[in-house]
Amino acid sequence: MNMPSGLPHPGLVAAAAHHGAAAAAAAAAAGQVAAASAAAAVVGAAGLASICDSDTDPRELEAFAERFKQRRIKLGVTQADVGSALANLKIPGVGSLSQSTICRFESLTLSHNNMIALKPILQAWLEEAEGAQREKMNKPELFNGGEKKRKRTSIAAPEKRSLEAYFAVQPRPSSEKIAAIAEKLDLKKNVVRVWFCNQRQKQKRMKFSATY
DNA sequence: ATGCATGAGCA
DNA sequence: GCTCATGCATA
Repeated sequence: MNMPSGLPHPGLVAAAAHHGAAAAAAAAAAGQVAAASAAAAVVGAAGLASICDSDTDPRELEAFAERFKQRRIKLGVTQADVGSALANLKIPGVGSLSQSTICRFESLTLSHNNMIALKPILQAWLEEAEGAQREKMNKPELFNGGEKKRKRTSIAAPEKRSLEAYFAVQPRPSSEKIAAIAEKLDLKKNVVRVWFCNQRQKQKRMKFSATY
């Protein structure tokens, strides 16, 4: 129905840079997590059970996400605003994020690890924003005009139901299976492959995770 | 708010 | 070729 091939646009390049930055932040966060766990283990062995791992506690994350959203709204700031404002925070290795990501953080539709990595960053932004609440909002619209727009494939309901049925019995079909499914549903093989990837990723999101 | 997609990194 | 973090486009 369209040609979703990746075109090297400035936007994508910028996105790639952000990916690297976020990855670094995630790695740093992971380090903190490991340290926290170790500390908790030591404390536990010492005798007193503590809540040092609160940063990884799904309940704490959920509570924070909720508080974050309420306070963000109280500040009269949109999800998109938060995303771009993060860059102004000047945290090493942390750039801007999209409205999508902020939305997903608030609704816990990110992986547990992703939530843990983003929490300190958003927390920093929140404190900063509330601290400087009396300043005036600057909203410089620096947008370019016109690269080709990406088109989004739309999988019809019947096909989607079939894919879900296949996924139920085999979440990780081989290339051959994917090719067969693609042909039966008259979809591009790559579309089917990506659909399965996204479906698996969806299963791992906090909201659907059975790990708690 | 969410569907389909990209790209880095790993095996 | 997958996972994972992330985003554009759109309902």
